[in-house]
Amino acid sequence: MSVSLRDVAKSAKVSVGTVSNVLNRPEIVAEKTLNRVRETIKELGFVPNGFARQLRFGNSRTIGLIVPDVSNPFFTEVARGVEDGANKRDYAVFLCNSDESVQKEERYINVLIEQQVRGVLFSPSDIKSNRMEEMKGRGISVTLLDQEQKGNNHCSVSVDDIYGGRIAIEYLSDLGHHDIAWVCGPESIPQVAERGIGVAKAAKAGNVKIETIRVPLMNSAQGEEAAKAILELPTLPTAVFCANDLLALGVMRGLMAAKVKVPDQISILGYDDIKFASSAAIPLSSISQPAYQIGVTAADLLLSECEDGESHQHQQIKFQPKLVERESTKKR
Amino acid sequence: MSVSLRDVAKSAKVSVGTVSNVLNRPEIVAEKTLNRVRETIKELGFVPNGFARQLRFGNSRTIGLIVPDVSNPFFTEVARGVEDGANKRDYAVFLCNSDESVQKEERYINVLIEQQVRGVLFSPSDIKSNRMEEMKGRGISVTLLDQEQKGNNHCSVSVDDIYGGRIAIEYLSDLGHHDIAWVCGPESIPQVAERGIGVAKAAKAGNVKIETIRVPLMNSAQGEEAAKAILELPTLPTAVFCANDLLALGVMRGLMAAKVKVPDQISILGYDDIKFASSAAIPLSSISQPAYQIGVTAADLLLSECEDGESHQHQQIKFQPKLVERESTKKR
DNA sequence: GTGAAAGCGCTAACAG
DNA sequence: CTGTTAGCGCTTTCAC
Repeated sequence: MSVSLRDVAKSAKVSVGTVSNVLNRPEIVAEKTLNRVRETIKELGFVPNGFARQLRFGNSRTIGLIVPDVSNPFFTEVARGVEDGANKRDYAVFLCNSDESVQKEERYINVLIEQQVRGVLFSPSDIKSNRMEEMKGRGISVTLLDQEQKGNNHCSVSVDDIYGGRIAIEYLSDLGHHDIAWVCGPESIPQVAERGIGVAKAAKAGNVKIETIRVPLMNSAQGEEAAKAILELPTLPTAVFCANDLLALGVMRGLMAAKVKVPDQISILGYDDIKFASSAAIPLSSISQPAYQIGVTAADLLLSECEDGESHQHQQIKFQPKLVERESTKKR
Repeated sequence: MSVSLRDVAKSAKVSVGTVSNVLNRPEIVAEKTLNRVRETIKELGFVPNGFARQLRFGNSRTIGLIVPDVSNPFFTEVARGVEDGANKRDYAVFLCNSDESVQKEERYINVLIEQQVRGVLFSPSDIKSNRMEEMKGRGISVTLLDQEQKGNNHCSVSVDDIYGGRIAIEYLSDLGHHDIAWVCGPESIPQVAERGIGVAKAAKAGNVKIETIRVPLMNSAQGEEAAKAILELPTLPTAVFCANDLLALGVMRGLMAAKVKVPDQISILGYDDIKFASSAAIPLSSISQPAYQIGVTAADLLLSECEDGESHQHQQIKFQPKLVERESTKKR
């Protein structure tokens, strides 16, 4: 089936050791032999068997990426960044969608351990680091994605979600909104919880009334559901802040379907600033996160941890989100 | 570092063979031993080393997915489908973004061969099957993604792009548009070329004048560029058909920035029907492709080829795109 | 500068 | 039913 190092050796009339040397320390083999062996390698189309190599080395050139859902635009961009960062260093990446299910996460972690990945970029749906410690114990580096690590056991690359929630409410409040609906997902998602903290903080400071609407999933269908809930509120809020753009887009659709004027009657503010925020029916104001950059940075950090070994210092990198003002928000 | 089968054996006071049997053929080992061994496995947190296993078996439980760019929404959905399809059968997937660069493709193919993937889902930027034949020669199944395979060497899952191009122009022509700009990417991309064939065919049949605007990349920035080109045309077309939604969104933005009324002055029709087409500034009419379904189907097909071996019959599955009418297109 | 051989962790064939 | 062992393809001493 596949041509092995031994085949090359036989064909080039050298020993396997020499062929291996040609591959890994070409400088120590005689020029003549080198060329001859390289010739035969090309001829036979030999590609080393990664398993065997990695079995020997004890580690691979692969990493795992566990995200809730790549088709969530924020994570799409993150994934793209991760892939670029990994590729630059010649690593391949396993894509894992957890769908925010702890069970799927568990399964994937097992798969990744089996595949002996060098490290994993992990955006856990739930905070429970036992599996992370386990991976670490197995020599697999873990860096947290989009979530800060308390303690200092791992690297993390995240966005300051508390700050994000805060500036959102401050902005709306400055615009004159003092009755705001906060549409968010399950509190078990740390980012959501933190944005919520920021929201609460700013609300308190700014004397803003917050109506919390919690939905189980953060997609646009759930946003439409949230819109219904908003319309049934005893008093209609003058602004809606959503935990992500998908929700916001759904809310917008739902509100507009009910003939509510956006932003005249209700302002809508999203979070993530996905590519399409600007091409929404009403271009969506949003809190922007540097998703691609987060991905690249995370991959970089993870791989330098993998390669530095002991000397590595864990880092907590935190990006600052910022407001992007478009047409879905308006002064009251 | 890592606990091996041998450690388990020693700890449970059985031989390595027995532990292996517990893992792979539990039915042949005595209940008592079984339980004891399983206990120790859990205790020690043993996870088999995939490399060793795969080295032995000669094949892995991984597949590769090579797409131009996951952050292209069509491929995002495809990727999600692939991942689900693979996961269902307990396969892990390597994500590879080629950026439509043959060179990057080549590199990735090498990586995937080294990782001994079982199969690859490939959306080549350029039609050149030598690498595909090579992979096949190495026992790696290849199924083409979003591109039909002539001959019958591989499976393929694609969309009938000629048909898609045709119905687009027929639709616009029925709406009364006889002067249409066709905004497309490089002809080296087969899907683009085929949509173009459909366009030309329908144009000829329907007596429609087509102005082709070719851009190097199919993203929305290039769409804005295309909009400029359209505005400089000696006579302004009454409709624009774009090779994908990203381009269409860009064109829309560019046209609207120049105060052109969409759809009153110019109708815009996209291709792909991405999630956000409906939340564009003017909800975008588009030719819809079942991207997620394509991904799932492709993974399924690939993996059944991998697992059936000789008895496998190559299949060419072709999905039919369909028109989704929204507000960016209008009767003349 | 090159070859021979041990061994990475696992499975499967064969003895017991 | 369980233990022993060869060998998957590769790297890496250690002799030559």
